[in-house]
Amino acid sequence: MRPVALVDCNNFYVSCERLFNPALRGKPVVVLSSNDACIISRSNEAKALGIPMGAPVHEYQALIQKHNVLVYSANFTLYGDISARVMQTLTNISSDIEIYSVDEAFLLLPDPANLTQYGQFVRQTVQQHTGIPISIGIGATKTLAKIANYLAKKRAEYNGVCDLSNHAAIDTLLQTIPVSEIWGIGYQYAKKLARKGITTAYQFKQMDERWVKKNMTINGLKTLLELRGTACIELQGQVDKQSITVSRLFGRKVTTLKELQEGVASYISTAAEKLRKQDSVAYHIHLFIVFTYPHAPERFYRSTSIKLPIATAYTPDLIAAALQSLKELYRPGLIYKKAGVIVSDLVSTQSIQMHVQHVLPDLEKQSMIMHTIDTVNQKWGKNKLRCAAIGIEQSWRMKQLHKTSAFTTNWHELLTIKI
DNA sequence: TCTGGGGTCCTAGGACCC
DNA sequence: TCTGGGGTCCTAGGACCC
Repeated sequence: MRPVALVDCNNFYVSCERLFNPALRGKPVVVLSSNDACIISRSNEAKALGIPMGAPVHEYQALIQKHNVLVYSANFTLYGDISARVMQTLTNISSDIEIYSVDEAFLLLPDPANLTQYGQFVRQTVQQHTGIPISIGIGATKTLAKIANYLAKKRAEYNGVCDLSNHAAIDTLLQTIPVSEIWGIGYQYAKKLARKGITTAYQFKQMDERWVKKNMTINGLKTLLELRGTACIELQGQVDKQSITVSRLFGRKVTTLKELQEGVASYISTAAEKLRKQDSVAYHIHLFIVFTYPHAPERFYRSTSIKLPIATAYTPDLIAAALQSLKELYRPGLIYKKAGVIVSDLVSTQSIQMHVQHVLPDLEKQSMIMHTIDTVNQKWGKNKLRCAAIGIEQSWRMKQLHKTSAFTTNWHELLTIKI
């Protein structure tokens, strides 16, 4: 069996911001979620100040000011582009790769004699080609590679690369790792395990398989076996998404149907664009809203489902269907906090074309229109061409007060260098 | 009101991940 | 006043059928 490496970008969003602003190096920096609500990425200096992951930023305002923490709004367009560059660099090194998330990838290694040395080579290559620092964990299974990565990040002596694939004293190491750090064991399972006195990865490794399967489903059992060195979770090639969600909090109180319609139309446009990007069409739209009553804090949730007669990724058709159903969801007098759409029951565009070509001679025309819009927007910026339904002013849009430019993806926002 | 066994399909909810 | 957004998978239970 070839060993698995998990490559993980360090403090990814902060590292992306630092690429274009070297003055941020060595300083405490955080990146906020959309709507500038929570802290979703922290530099090491910010971590050292005790700022936790996912914390609401307003709770840490005092600390942020006291220590001059630099605060940025999330710039997902930029991070997506940098991510693609990192992944391309890794793909050039090993074609056996699973891109697991925006900042992580699993790689099958060629089984060279010195894996640590090989890991250092990968690390230097990515640093040199993209400027992004990474850490690498190596193990016999994905779960063990994850643990190795945790150690590579946590303990300076590994210098960013930790190889557990042939480690003699692995059990001694596992005794030092909290059970909640195991990939696949979250808050609820950790709590359940603690009640049985299980707090370390080593203790979990010794557990009874039947109990684990019964109480933590088949996935828990896979985690257990992976921890023991038996690979149960295969490396996955690129797979199309089965559903696409677009949802946002509104930037201010929304009360009118018109504003709600603009929001939903806008989210549908984004979802449709993502559909077309993976060459899929959707049969199903799920629409949801989150609202409060005036003067009451509790949030309520309502949703509705729409089944389309013919799967499509044609924005105007999707918007029309969604707005029709939104009318049934809307009640005057409520305060709308958030709306979202989920498109699902996805199939490939080709499969649908074969079926309905005789019914819908316009299919090709629709596809050309969408392709043109996508091409223009990709080059000149999001929503340069758009459906009128999503509105012009969009004052309901959420706040992003500290956002940097789309340095690498928009001709209008290239980095300017003054000499 | 009580009464069987067995199967499929769908959905909601809960767990996890980043 | 202020608490993100986007995914996957599994299971229990209800509806329905024979």
